[in-house]
Amino acid sequence: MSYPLNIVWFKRDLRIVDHRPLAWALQMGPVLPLYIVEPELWAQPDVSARQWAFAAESINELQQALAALGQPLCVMVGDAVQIFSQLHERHGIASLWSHEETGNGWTYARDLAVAAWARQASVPWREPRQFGVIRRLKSRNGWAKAWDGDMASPVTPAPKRLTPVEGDWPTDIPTADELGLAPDPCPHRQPGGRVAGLHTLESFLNERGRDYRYKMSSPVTAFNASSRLSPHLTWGTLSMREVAQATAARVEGLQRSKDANAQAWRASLASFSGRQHWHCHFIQKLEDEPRIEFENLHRAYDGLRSDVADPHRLAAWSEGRTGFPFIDACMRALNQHGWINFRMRAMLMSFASYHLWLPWLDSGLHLARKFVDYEPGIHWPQVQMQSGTTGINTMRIYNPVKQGLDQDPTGRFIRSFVPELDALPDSFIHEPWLWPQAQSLPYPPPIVDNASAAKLAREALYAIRKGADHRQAAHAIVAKHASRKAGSAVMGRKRSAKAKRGSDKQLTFDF
DNA sequence: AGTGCAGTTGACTTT
DNA sequence: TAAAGTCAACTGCAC
Repeated sequence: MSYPLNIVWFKRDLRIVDHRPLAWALQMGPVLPLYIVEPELWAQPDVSARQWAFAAESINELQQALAALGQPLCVMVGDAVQIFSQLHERHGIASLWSHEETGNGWTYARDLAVAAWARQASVPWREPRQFGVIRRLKSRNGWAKAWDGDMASPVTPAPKRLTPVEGDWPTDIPTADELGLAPDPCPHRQPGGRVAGLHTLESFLNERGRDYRYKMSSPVTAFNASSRLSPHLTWGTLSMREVAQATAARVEGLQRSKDANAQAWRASLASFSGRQHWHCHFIQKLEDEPRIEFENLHRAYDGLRSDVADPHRLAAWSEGRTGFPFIDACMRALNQHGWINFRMRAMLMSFASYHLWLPWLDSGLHLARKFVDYEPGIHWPQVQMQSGTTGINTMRIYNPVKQGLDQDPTGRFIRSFVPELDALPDSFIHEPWLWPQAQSLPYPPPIVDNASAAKLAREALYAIRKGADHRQAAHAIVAKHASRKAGSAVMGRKRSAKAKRGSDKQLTFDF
């Protein structure tokens, strides 16, 4: 006869260090660590085989780490409620533990179903917080301080050993193929697993990160100079707390040095630390308002774009053949690496939403699938921001030619991803259509006219912005979501011209 | 050496 | 994380 189980349900927190559910569950008695592969989740339109590949590598490594402690990770395939319910019938579940998750609409609904099941089965389900994201947040006031406190709290050490749980627990991790995922080649994907994550953290903080601040904007330099920790934070092979504390420790070590290098390091790590706050700041938005995965944040923009994407434009954009070299190079880089720097993500989204006038849901889903680090809580607020549908941000219509000139002046990045332009002289690399012999290139003409497409978009957005009831709803959105860093003056107290500029900048940054 | 002027730069505003 | 437009200050240069 078996005994009641304390189950630690691993989700996107594939590690044993700084894992409070695991540590706390162990105080109850022997623990069964469990990962549930949910075929229905992996059939959703925002997930992909490249993400599963990263997750599977991480799950595999987690399994070995747990096995070394005495109880390997149990891997079950199916519906979470059904699996818990069966385990409960056969063994009895004494307690269920997992990290609080702000995922997509599907995982939100699943968590509600698990919570309902647990309640009726009288199984206590505890969900410690994993990020600085606060469930049932009442007000954004004091949010940043709470984040600082949470991230400064002690990192929970990995358990020393696990008591083996009697029984024959499945351990096989299905392949993408077995899960029915569409083929999704990503030759330069970052490897999953905590060991890779720790190496990435180490090399960023000690070798690659010095010029982070200056090099993160350009795809020429960002692949190396960015932290590249995003997939590890998404899948939880590293915890945000560990990253925040490792960054703080490195800054501490640089403190007394007057070396010019130390100065550059400090500036870059301060910038990096700011981005760690952002991560949770954005996830908090989706936590507070899950509908923004599906609907315009500001409803005055409903109906602005057709709900149905032009298939020709969507395909050209997502496959990197719009005829705009810098856009196409960035999209191809993303498709091959599963990652691109933040600014280029914004440009790609802006181009789809403004120049191509595609509905953000379709283009957003493509990007979601291509990001190995897809984090719904960051992604969808960003998608809406770059599409102009939040109602509280200034329009940011990126000029793909200007961005190319700014970020890739020599065309080196373009050439490495768009070999069709090999015969094109350097002076035309950003605007091949101006080259007299452009027709001889195996490369399409621009899919839209750059200037006129941007102008049309700007006018359409502006028409809505100055509509009668736009302002009131925008005010409510600011109250709910915007950062408080600029102070309470955001809500309308009189301010000096300087303070006003400052707070507006903060708002456009943070929506 | 001062003046006028085209072109440039930068801060700020508008879309 | 934008870009274009406006305006004033500034610069280089011809006379």
